[in-house]
Amino acid sequence: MHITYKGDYALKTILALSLHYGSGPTTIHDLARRADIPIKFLEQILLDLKRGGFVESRRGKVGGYLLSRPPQRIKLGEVVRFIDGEVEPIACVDNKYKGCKDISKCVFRNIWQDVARATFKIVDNITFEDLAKKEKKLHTALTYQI
Amino acid sequence: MHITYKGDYALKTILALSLHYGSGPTTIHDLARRADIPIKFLEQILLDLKRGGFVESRRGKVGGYLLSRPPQRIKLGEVVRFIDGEVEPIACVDNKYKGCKDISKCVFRNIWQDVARATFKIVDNITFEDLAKKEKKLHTALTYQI
DNA sequence: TGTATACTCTACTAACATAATAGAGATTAT
DNA sequence: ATAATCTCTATTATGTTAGTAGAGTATACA
Repeated sequence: MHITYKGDYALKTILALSLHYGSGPTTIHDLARRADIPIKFLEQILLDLKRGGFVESRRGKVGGYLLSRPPQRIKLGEVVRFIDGEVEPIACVDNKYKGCKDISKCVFRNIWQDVARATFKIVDNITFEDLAKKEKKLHTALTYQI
Repeated sequence: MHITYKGDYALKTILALSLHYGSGPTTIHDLARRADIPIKFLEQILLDLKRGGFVESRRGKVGGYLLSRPPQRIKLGEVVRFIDGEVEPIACVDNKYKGCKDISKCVFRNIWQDVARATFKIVDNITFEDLAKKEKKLHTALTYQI
């Protein structure tokens, strides 16, 4: 798994929309400013996220973006896979993979599968509701500290 | 973590040399044929592995490559990091990282650190001696099966 | 001392991915 | 009407990957 800038931006955007879930659309301008993302790059990312079924958009004056599902139904792993591709450290882990002559007796493949499983266990068990809660808690903790 | 072809080839080569440890050098021709690696590409990889202190070489007629340390002292993670770079899914996990404005209150960073720790636990606890043993076992099991 | 066999080193390249930027167009509330 | 907003396609600079090419150096041994 490698998280690119695009992936990082996508996740931060979905988190921002999760925190705002239920209170109307958020503009791209707002999203870009809050997570420090180049606006024209974010445009493309949001179009991708729309195609992936993660967000919806409203055009015109009071337009913006919103989640197309509640945060508890969006898993971290889903977004990562959609934007940055497979989570496995190497393609041969996939059962459909044909491209290595003796895949059945490869000691490395078993290890990469272990790594993949450990990663799945993390990213496929965290929803954006969980993340939003953590974010709120972290924010109030920091505010209190000041 | 992403294992490239180069990394995959490097690991397979170190494993082959581990299986041969203690019985003189193995030629690049042999290593390339056994793991199905383009020989000119493997040349470069072996030079890298030399610079990394993993292998030594002997030139001339009875030349070839050998491990510069016993297999039980070479960990999987060492080779992966040397050839394919850091194992973390994103650079911000590193404590030295400066490049994100509010890194201290980032919910994602904590998760990427969890992923990194889970990966370390696997790749930093496996030596090439372990791998060689598994390889031998797997091979005899398959031979027996036939 | 010649030569076959091996490793060494630098340069080059095609294809692809990443991280944007540019600019014209379509929609909608007021 | 028009300002604010999203939409879509094209382009680009930079870097990475997975090699290929070719000339050079060292060594065992007859």
